[in-house]
Amino acid sequence: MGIPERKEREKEHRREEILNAAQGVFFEKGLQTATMDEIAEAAELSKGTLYLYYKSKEDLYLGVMIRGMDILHNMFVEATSTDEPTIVKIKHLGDTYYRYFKEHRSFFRMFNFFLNPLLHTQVSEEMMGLCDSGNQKIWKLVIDLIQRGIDEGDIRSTVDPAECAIILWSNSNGIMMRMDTQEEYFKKMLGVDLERVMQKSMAMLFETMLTDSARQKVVSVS
Amino acid sequence: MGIPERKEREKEHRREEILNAAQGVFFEKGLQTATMDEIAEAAELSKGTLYLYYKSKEDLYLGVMIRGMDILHNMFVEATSTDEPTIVKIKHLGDTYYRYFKEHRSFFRMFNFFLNPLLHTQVSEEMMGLCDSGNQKIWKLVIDLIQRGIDEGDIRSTVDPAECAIILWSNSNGIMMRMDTQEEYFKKMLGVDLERVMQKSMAMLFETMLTDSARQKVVSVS
DNA sequence: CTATTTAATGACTTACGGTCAGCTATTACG
DNA sequence: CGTAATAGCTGACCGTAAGTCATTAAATAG
Repeated sequence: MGIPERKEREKEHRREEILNAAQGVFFEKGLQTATMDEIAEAAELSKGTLYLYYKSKEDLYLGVMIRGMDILHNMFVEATSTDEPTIVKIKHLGDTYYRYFKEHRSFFRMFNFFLNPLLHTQVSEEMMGLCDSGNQKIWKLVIDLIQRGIDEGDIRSTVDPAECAIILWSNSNGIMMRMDTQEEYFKKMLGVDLERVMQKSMAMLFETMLTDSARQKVVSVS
Repeated sequence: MGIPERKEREKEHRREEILNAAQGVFFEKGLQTATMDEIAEAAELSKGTLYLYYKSKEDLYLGVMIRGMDILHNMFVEATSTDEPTIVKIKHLGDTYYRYFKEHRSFFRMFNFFLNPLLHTQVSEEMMGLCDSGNQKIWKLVIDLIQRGIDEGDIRSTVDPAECAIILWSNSNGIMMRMDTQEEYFKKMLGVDLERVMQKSMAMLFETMLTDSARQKVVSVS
C-alpha cells in the first residue's frame, strides 16, 4: 500500500513548487514588495493553498533562504574537501563566501532578514528552528576547520576558534553588506574600492592569527 | 511684522513634537509594527496632519534617526575635543561608538534601515539627502582624525584613512549588530562573549595599523 | 457505488498607509 | 469692526495586501 508514501512525495513536491515560485518573486521584488497573490499566481495556485504549506509570508521567505544556506554549506564543503593544508582551506572559505556573495546575491540578502529578529513579525517557531540548525551547521564547519588549524600548529593556540570565526565573518559580512547597497556611494564619496578594502582587512586579520611558521606557507600560496 | 517668523517657529515646534511622538512609538514597536494612527494619537494630532509634515512613515522614521546621528556626532566631537594625543582619540572613538550602542540602542537599530536602501519603499529624496549629509559629517570626522594620526606618525603611512575607517567601522558594527540581536544565542551555542570578541578584534586591527613607535604609547595608556 | 477524508479555492475580513474635500482659526485689508 | 483670504487641521474614505474559512472538488476507503 504505497498511497500514503506517494501522497507524501506529492506534498513535498508541491512545497518545492511553491518555493520555486516564491524564490522568483522574492528575488525580483524583495520581501516587502512581493505579494502573496503574485506568488500564488506564479505557482499557479490560489493564495489559500500557499497557507496550507507555509504559515506566513515570512515563513515562505525563510523557506527560500534555507535553500541559500544549503548552497553556501555545499560550497563550503566542496571548498574544504581538497587535500590542501588546513590553513589554505581556511583561506579558501573566505574566498568562497565572497564568491557566494557575487554569484548568489539574492540569497545573501535574505540572510539579513533571518539574522535580525527585530524584522520578524510572523515567523513561526518551526521555521526559525530549521533556519537555526542550517545556520549552526555552517558555523560548525568553519569553527571545526579553524580548530584543526590550531591543532596543526598553523593558527596561534591563543586564538579561540569560535571567536576567530565570528571576527572573520563579521568583518567580511559587514563590508559585503556595504558593497551590496552602497558600493557606488563609497567609491564616489570616499574614493574607496570596497572589494580591495575587504581583501586587505581579511588579510590583516588572517595574518595576526597565524603562527610564525605558518605565515610563509600562505604567502607562498597566495 | 514678526508673524511669518512666529509661524515658522511654530511649524518647527510642531515638527519636533511629531518627532517626539514618533520616537516613542518607533522605539517601542519598531518601524514595521508601529502605525501612523498610534503616532498621531501620541502626538495628539490627526493622521492627516502627520502627512503635512512628513511625506511618509519611512520619512518620519528617518527623521527620528537623524536625531540619533546628531547625538552620535556630538559624542564623537566631545570624545575628540580633549588635548590627548591623536592616537588615543582614535581609540576613544571606538569606545564612544560602543558606549553609543549601549546607551542609545534604539537609535543604533535605526541606522540599519537607513543603510539598507533595499528596505526603503517610501523614502523621499529630500529626507535621504538629509540623512546622507549627517552620515557624511560623521565619516569625515573619523577619517580626518585618522589622517591626523598618519600625519603625526602614529599610524602607518601605508594606511588609507578612508579604508581604515571602513574596516574599523564594519568590524565593530558587524559585531554590535550580533550583540543586539543574538548575544544570548552566541553565548549558549558557542560559549562566546561578544563584547570580548569585539574588543579583541578592534585591538587586533588597531594594532596592525600603528607604527612601531606609536605602539608603546597606546599600550601604556590602555 | 457511496461515504469519508484530503486538497484546493477565492470571496471575505481586517488592518494600515496614504489622500482629500471640507471645516476652523488666524491674518489681511477696506 | 466686518469680511475676504489664507493657512492649518481633520477624519472619513480609498486602495492594497496579509491572512481566514466556508464551500467545492478530488481522491481514497469500504
